[in-house]
This record gives sequence, structure tokens and C-alpha cells, in this order.
Amino acid sequence: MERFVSSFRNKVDGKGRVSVPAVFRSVLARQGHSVLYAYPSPGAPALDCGGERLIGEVSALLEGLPPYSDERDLLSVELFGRCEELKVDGDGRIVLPDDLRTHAGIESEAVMVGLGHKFQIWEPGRFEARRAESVKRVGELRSLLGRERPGDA
Amino acid sequence: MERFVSSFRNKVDGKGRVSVPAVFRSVLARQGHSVLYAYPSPGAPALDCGGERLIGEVSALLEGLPPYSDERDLLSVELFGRCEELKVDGDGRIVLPDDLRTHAGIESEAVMVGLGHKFQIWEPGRFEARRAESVKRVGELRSLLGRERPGDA
DNA sequence: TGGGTTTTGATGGGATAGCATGGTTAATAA
DNA sequence: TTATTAACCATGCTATCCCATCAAAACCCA
Repeated sequence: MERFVSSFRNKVDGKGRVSVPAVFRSVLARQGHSVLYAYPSPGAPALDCGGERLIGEVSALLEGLPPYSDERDLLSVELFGRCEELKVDGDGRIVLPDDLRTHAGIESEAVMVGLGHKFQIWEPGRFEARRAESVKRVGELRSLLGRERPGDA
Repeated sequence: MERFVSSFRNKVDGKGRVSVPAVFRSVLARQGHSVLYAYPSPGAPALDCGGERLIGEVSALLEGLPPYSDERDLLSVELFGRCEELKVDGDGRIVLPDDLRTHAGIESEAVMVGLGHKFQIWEPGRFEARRAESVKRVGELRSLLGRERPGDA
């Protein structure tokens, strides 16, 4: 497969391990190695996850800024400094580091939602709330789908 | 690994020794030998660190400035003049020289944060303040991130 | 189409190796 | 020697690996 689609609700065990859905793993594998990058979603209590492609986009963004500018160093702290490189183990699982778990409020279960070029990890309750909200807004935004937007892949 | 990502909080012992996070060491190793260059971060109470690649970038940056110009001489003094070449010992540790420690205000603990092409060393308290600042900035500049919006779900 | 079989994926627990860290000894310089 | 720095062990913790179990979906063959 090419994009992250669909969503899954998996257990987080006592060691902080979660299974990465098999279909997501196959998307990652297609991008190269079985590594996964995760960082707090800017502006949401969730985690943004993706493979080499996602981290490449972030890199490109930051490298476009002048070296030693405050802008670049500050953004890097948030985007790279809070980013974790998670190795997918032989059983298809990752370990969620504590600070990322805290950011998303994740305890014993996690929802993983495909968003195309990346996927997000949510605490199930918060995800429900967010989804209820987005159902409403999708109605409002439907007209956007009818025309092409610049920058869309 | 390819870039410095994630952050770590390590102890500084009585001799000034700190462990370089294993993942950072592997990035350095990929760039050649296990040497690490460190100098005061221009404009911040922290230390900029990296391997051969970083020092190469600094050289290129300086060589792009007009020879004998004030800005070139001043930057050279600041970046090269205060730069230390630190050897990573067999246990993966470095010794932080006193003047660098003083510049960063580091006492018994240090935060090491990956910024992609380099990483920084901070005194934990000061880093917290810095991070708060970066969260704010990311919020302001989220439009830079293109399609990555809080309403993405 | 239905029932049984096989394969794949998710989850739990225990063994193991890697890492951060403290301390001790050896080497070097003043 | 005496002070300082570098190499060498030693330990406890945590993440990583491996194996076992279980559920579910895909498959196959009447």
C-alpha cells in the first residue's frame, strides 16, 4: 500500500508497547527501513507518525531556514527535539516513550488513524471527541473537495 | 541513523563527565571517527555539538563571508576560537571543559537535544524555558508547516 | 455456501544485551 | 611526588529480543 488509511484501536501494555497495524507497517517498509518517527502533533493532543518521507519533509522545511537563525533553532527544538525514532520490533510493536504518552494522554489503549502521508496516535476518548467535531466540519468543508488546491499531493 | 533527533537528560559527575546518548554516538560514528566538536551556541546559553559534518558546514559558512571583514573575524573567533574537540571515551562519555560548562550554566545535569544536523547541550532549567518559547513559536508559525493544521483529523 | 483448516496479526511474559552511571586504577604532566 | 586526566571495571536499570498464546481473517474443498 501507498498511504496510511483506516484506523485501529490497540492495547498499550505495561511496558508501553503497542502494535503498529500491519497495513501501516507495510507502508513504512515501502519507504525503506522499518523505522518510525513520532512527535507531538502541533496543536493537538496526539502524536504524528510517519516514516522516512515524513521526517524528510520536516528536514526540508527546517533546512530552508537560515542556519543559526533563532527561527530555525527554535523550530528544531520542537520538531526534532521532541521527535523520537522508534524501532519496530520483530513482532511489529513500538514502545511509546513516556513524554509522548503524556502529551497524548495515552494510558492502556491507543487509536491509530491513517491520514495519508502520516498517521496519528490518539487516546481513544479524545479521539472520539475530535471525530465528533470533525464530522460536523466535514459537512462545511465538503465544497473544498470539489476543486483542486495548490500543494495537494 | 541520519540526524540527531529526540532529547535526553543525563547526569554530569564530579569529573565533568556526561554520557553522549547512544543514538547520537551512532550518528557521529556514521560521519567518520567518534570525535565531537562543541562550541557556545551563538545567542543562547547552550552548546552546539556535532561531528565532521557540522564543522564542515561552519567552515563553509565562514568562507562565504568577505575575507578580513569584521563579521568574519568576529564569527571565526566565536565559532572556531571557542570550539573544543572532545573525545568520546570507551564508555560513550565526554568531559565538558570548564569554560563551556560555565557558558551553559551546567552543574550536575544536562539536557541534550537533537536538532537534525547538530545537537545542543542545555542546563535543564534553562532548557525548559527555551522549550516553552519554542512551543509558542511553533504555534505562531504553524502555517509554515503547510497542510499540517490542528484540524487535520 | 458452509464448515473446517491454515495463515496472519495482536498480545503477554520471561530472558538477554545494551546503556547510563559510579567508582578505581593506571598514565601523564607540573 | 602531587594534581589531573584518561583508561578500566562493576552495577543496576531498561529496552530489546524471543517464544507462547489467542483471536480473527483468509483460504480451501467439498
